[in-house]
Amino acid sequence: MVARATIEDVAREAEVAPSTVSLAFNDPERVRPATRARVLAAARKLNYRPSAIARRLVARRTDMLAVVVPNTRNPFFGKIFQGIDTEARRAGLDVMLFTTENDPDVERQRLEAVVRNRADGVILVGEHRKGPDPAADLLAELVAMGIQVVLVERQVPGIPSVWGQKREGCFQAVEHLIGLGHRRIAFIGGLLEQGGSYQRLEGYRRAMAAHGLEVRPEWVAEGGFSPAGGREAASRLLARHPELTAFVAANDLMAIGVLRALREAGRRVPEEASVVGFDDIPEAAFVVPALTTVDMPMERLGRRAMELMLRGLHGEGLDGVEEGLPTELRVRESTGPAPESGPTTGRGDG
Amino acid sequence: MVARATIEDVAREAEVAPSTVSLAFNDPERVRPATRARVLAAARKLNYRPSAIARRLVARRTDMLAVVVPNTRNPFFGKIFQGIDTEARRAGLDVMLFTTENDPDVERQRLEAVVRNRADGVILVGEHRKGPDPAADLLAELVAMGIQVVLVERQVPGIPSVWGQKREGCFQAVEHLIGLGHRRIAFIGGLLEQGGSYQRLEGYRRAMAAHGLEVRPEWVAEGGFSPAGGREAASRLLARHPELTAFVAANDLMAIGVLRALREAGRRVPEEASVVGFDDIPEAAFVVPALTTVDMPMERLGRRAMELMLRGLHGEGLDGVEEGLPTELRVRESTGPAPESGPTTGRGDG
DNA sequence: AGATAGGATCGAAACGTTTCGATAGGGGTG
DNA sequence: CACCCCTATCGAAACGTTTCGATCCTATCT
Repeated sequence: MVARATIEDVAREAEVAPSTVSLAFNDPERVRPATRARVLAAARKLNYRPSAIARRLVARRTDMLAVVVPNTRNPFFGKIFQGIDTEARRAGLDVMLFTTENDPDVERQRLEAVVRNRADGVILVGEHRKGPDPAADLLAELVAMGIQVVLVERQVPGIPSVWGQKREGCFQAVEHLIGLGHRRIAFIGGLLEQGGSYQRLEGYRRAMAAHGLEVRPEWVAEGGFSPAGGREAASRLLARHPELTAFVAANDLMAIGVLRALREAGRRVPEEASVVGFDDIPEAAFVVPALTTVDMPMERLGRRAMELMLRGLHGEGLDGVEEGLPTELRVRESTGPAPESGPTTGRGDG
Repeated sequence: MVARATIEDVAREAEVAPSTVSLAFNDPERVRPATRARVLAAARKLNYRPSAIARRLVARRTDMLAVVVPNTRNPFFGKIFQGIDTEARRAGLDVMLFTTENDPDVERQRLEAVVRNRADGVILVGEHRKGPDPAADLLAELVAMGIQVVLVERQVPGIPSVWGQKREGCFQAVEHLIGLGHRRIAFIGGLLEQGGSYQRLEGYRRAMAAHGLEVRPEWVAEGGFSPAGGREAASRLLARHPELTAFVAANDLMAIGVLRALREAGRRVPEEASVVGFDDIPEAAFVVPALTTVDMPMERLGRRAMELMLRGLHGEGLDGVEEGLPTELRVRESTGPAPESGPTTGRGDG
């Protein structure tokens, strides 16, 4: 293990002052070409790598960002991060990533780490349980400290945020089903107390209402955001409400579980029942039947969040910036005309 | 934006020396309880948060790790990172995450960033193209600088590494198929030039050979590591080699694509063809038919890598540590007895 | 009561940069 | 030929901690 060369070593080797070495690297115009060449040669010879740590201490900026996500095993967050990182790299920023496993206490710890590390900004991704944001006060503190905060798929008054238009997306999905003649449509959310599920549920309710369809509470079910959760919720619904002809799931993984539940119940898709998912994960188009789904622009969410972050760091005010990015319905094989058999529409509604 | 309180502000407020404040935080035993209380009160009052930056400059350690992955949209890497982060949090280390998009140049930049940031160690995840590792020399440099390097799903002589036993896993999968009577088995890899695909291919070859079965080069196909890649490769194989009765795919996403290709070709699974995937992603068990697959312990890989990292940082030598973590075959619905129809075994082999 | 040991606290140096005011040359102008 | 201005380079301070040797105080022992 060799002792690392410092800027002084390079200065000595190049026979200039340390400050000149610094200049040669950071403001090449201000140094004579010959001097610069000498410095670079010395640096190469000594294998010099400037210490970002030392630079950060003296500069007021760290050129370092923090991203806080619930986890990275869910590709939903992975894609968002990918978008963030792509833009961060372009901007020359280093990124620290923290996961919280959706635990508010861990989240607080992580945000504390953000300030310990003097990150220039933090992008906080993902929803919390319903109710007031448990991190709101801490976030306000960060803002007061001059740390730029941007939220993704999460909202706190006064803090800029980006999210996918889940309500609208779900509205559209349900309208698609209604257009196909479906009247008895189930909604299967993840944790309903989470904002995201709630927004989707809202979209479902509004679409039903907009077409004069009654929403029965017993048609709304809850399951984990997983295939197992979707399957279980769908099985329960199918057992108690065989009159249902369509299912809207809060994400594609759940929808895959729903497809399986239908298969196990002997209902063919799309002939005897329709299914819509959410997210458009890569396999959605390849599952049999291919899943009709609402495309969430996850990577774009990340990129957009980063753009806002950069604007904020640049000193532009981000007051009141709250952007909903549009989703898109991808119609594939898992939705079709409502079966004509079964109880009449009138009977089903009343 | 309030000026941040420094250790000196706290010292003044508590009427002690800065060094005492430091002691009160980092070595509480060495300070009188009353003093400590006074310091803590002052710190709280001033909302003091120690600067990790300044600490890093003076300490020889940064308590900061870097993780380099190809991307985070693939849950494969996401899960590995999750394992890493879980252990890192427990150890109180902060983690920087860098993505490379599998570009060797970007990878080098990222590794340069690692040394700029003076990370204590770096975990490098994921494969490169076949041939000598393009980062090998740079990695050696890092090691020489005293940066602990651990590899996951990648190997460089002299650097500790962890990986899933893909060769063995694939061997087992193929034996499973052979046990079901299959003789004409296809292998569909991702980029075959990548080590991971290559290892699986090796397992396939060995299993075939172990049972006296001929491996035909035309039964081996290549596609992207995606559902689309799997489907395409399988379609091609099916068109040219209808005699094939089983397909081993390099990951589950590809396997889902293969299932679709079979469906499109009118071959029922598992009655008329069997499919095995790799990874055991959450939806594998819920797809119809549920996918037989080889479980890769991704999160464990990450955790294990972190354990090695910690041992390394602790000064334990990691010379020659190269750990293969066992995979596990999960038999589900997509594999079944080889169809009796078709050409006889003898004819198929010769 | 005086010496001493030991614990608590202090002061200063060090970590490796950036930055800013100061200085030294060098060329042009009057 | 003297003066001035501009550019290239320099020197020193500052960033916020930790650490280590020095100092002070108190309690104990003789």
